Amino acid sequence: MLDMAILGLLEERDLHGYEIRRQLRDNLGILANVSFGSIYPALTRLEKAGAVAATESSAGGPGAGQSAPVPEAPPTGSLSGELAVLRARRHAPSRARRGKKVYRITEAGRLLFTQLLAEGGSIDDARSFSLRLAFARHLAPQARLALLERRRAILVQRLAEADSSNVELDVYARSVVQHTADGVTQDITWLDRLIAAERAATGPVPVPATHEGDIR
Amino acid sequence: MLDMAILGLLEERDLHGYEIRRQLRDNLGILANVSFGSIYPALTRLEKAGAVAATESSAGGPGAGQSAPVPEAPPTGSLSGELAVLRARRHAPSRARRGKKVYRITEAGRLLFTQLLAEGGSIDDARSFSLRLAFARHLAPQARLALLERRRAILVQRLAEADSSNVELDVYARSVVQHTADGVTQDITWLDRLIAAERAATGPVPVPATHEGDIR
DNA sequence: CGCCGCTATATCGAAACGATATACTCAACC
DNA sequence: GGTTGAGTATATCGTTTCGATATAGCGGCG
Repeated sequence: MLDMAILGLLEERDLHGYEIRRQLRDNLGILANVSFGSIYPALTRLEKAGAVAATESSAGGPGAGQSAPVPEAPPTGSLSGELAVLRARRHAPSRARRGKKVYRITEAGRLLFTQLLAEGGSIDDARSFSLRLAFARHLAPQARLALLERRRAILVQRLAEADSSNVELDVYARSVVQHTADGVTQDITWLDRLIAAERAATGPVPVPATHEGDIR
Repeated sequence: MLDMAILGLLEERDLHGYEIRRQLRDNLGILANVSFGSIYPALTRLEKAGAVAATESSAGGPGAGQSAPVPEAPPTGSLSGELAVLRARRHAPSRARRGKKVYRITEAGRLLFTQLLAEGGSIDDARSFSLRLAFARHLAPQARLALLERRRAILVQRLAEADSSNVELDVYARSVVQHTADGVTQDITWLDRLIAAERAATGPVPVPATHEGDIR
């Protein structure tokens, strides 16, 4: 789950652990403030699996006049790339600090990423699903649609199971349960909007029905 | 986190692992379908800590297929009884159902429960908080209020940090982030309702202001 | 000058999960 | 009437994630 997110970030540019965490925090905000205790093991894991490759830049003493090993894709020439580098540097002075391990995604890693995005891992918890959706631009349109609908189905089922039996609970428990259910309902509405948008974009080909019996 | 929930259930009646899971699932529905891989270790943990006591009962009667696994078996303490149970388990060819381990909360457990409910554990993730709130009836009114306000403060802060920087993200990532933020906003609204209700119930004593400075 | 705060990597133990194994009971189906 | 499947029940395994903690260089602030 984290693996997928990391690979997703590395698809765009090379990064080291600390930066990965920051990107996750800054971009996805509330959704993903992942601890270092998850990131570094994940990177080791991925490296061992050959999905990423590390470039150790052991910027030794202050004498090491090396240009900053700040993540940069050398000869891009792309303006957006340049901007990205500058943005990344914003917080990071050009001094070489503690040896950074800059990670680069490999071919195997790209393959793994695609797999993880499409089939792998659970869609069950909101965290996993949202992370996955956040990288959905790397997915083929129909795979994207499938992802959304798979999630929708799960939520609908959960909701159905939930309100079938809401027995005697006190005020607090009931409130919690109700609020949670409301949240799920809104998630479904949200997914419906996304699905509609997706269908409109992909192609207005109305696949022959047989899609009833889910929400009440 | 699970410990608290288990103790909370055991406050009301003695239960065995399977039943604990069912109660959690049935009562709190979506919120808590906990895996056995969490429950049994948790029970062992609690037993080792002296918070619960197990009464091994090797079943018998098929009577009452319903819940309420009354601690029918006497609190033996008899060695021969223990051995009999073990022997029955080893060779146990015929009748006896798989032995149920019915758990009962101890005095120490009640103390621990109160502690966990009031101070212990994180309020950070929705799961933990909701579980805690679900058992809030066991809390003193002011502790309840404190819990709600603590959670509210966290969410408000999260939200503030979140929308300070929502830079260039593609449609999918943006949608996820936005939807998550919306969810948090609604959580806050929900908490506000609860807090208001709580204040109204506890005592309409309007403590002379000086309670500002939380939302921006 | 010392200390704080930021950058940066790493490791540890605990918690929770999902999968899997085991074992018994009961009802349904063919 | 015998197999099959679903439900009850406990337990363990490996994996992932978390939070806390350790280490360490560096810049700036008072």
